[in-house]
Amino acid sequence: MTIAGDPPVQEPKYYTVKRHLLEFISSLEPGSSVATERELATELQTSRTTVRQALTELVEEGRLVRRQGSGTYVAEPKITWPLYLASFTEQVQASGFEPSAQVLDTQRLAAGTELAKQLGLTPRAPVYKIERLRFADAFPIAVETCWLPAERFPGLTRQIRRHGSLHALLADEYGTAIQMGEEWIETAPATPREARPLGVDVGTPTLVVSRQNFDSDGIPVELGRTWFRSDRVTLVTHLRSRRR
Amino acid sequence: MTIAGDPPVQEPKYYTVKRHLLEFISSLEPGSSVATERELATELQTSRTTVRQALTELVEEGRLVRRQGSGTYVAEPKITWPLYLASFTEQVQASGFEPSAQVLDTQRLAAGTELAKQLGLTPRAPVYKIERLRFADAFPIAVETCWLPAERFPGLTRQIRRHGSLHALLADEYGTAIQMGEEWIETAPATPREARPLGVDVGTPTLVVSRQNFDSDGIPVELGRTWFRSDRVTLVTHLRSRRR
DNA sequence: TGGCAAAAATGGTCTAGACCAGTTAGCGCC
DNA sequence: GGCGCTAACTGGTCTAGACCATTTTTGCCA
Repeated sequence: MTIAGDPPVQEPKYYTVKRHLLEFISSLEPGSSVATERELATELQTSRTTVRQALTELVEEGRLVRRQGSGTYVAEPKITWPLYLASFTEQVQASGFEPSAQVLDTQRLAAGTELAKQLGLTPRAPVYKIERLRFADAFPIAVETCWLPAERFPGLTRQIRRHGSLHALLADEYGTAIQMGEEWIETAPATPREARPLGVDVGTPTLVVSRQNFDSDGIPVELGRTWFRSDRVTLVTHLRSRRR
Repeated sequence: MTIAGDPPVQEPKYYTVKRHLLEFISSLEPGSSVATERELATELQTSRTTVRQALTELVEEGRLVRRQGSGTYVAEPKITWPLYLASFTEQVQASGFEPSAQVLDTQRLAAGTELAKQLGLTPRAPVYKIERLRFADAFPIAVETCWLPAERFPGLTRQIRRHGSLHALLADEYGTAIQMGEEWIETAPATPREARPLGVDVGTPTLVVSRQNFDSDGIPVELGRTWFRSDRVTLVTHLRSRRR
């Protein structure tokens, strides 16, 4: 079998298949369909499982997307996501896309030990939990959960359904400006909870940004956790030396 | 088969296996060994491939590590990696670990179109390319490549082998303080080039931080790209509102 | 010509091996 | 007791299906 030039000695076959595919799809437009798994297995004289492993890596790398029953397609390019303290709405606008959000679920529940610690509350204190799906140009790019103290923001879960921007809502309706924050960045494979609304495979790597935001008095007012499609979003941060 | 309580209706079997394992390993110490794939397949009355899929996801999630020929083990907890403009050395020290680095390769080559554009050079201008493996407490956590203008930093590839910190070296020997930077954050599965020195599986998701650093005159002096083990490192950033 | 149902095609899940590559343990010998 | 070699055990790769779930296409009928 000759694929993508002679393979290096001892290269796994699935990796050879992957290189072959990468070379092929790099000249295709996003949205183009790729040969089916069974076709590739026949063409490349290998098993469907081996082809699937190569495809799975390309999906994880953000190069391909798969849709069950439909086919495999070349993926769309990524959105650059700046890490600075602005609302989702502002950030999507700054990227040149149209922001929107869909409230998936809201709850009022007791904080519990962990949330209480991070929000400066007692474990019995009530908090709002808000789950939203975030869009750029009607394309889902992130699933987000955030928690805020219920007593400080009464009626928040009703209001949020009418407002596009949480940060704007806190400022306008509750007189609370978010001034400082801290964010943690990790990767995690999408569970069904994120995969389904995002339209990605379970297990697809996501960029998970956890944040703790403070008001101008340094009081924590919001916890958040956002799962970004890592195939559609690149995080970017601007830095200045701390020496000065 | 009864695993981890009754599974939800229509849950894939590999996912049931995964939940079972998660429950089990959450009470184990890092470094503990987990039952072998073949044992799990027999215990859970499933195929080894199904067990492998569950394990693969837990590895990607940073919960487990596998070593060919040896076994599967509970993973060590992650290092928090602050995103601010400091050298690797400073950042590892700030996390309470002992930093060290191993130079893997150095080259002097023509910049080419892409590097030239980002470094403000002509494509023919020479640059140094330096590849290093970075350690925290003798544990490899990142593979790094950086490019710097050769004419501005003559002899850099010789000097870097004697210095632990590139940023300190630029400041002390070349009078260049890095004052500003921009970083992009993505995920990518590890290729053999990163996987091998990092001791992870090919395909394991990594956190890739690309950066462009500037001196106090705003001249780009360094490009860098660092592949972090996403199972060992969590990125963190401190934010301030841009409204003020 | 349009709508509906069924068939076909797609990716997803699962099974059961065989064989390869790396590591560890045990045994034998010095 | 230590060293070297071999066997056994581990994860890694590959094959070849079967069957499931979803989507698309095709054919038929009104």
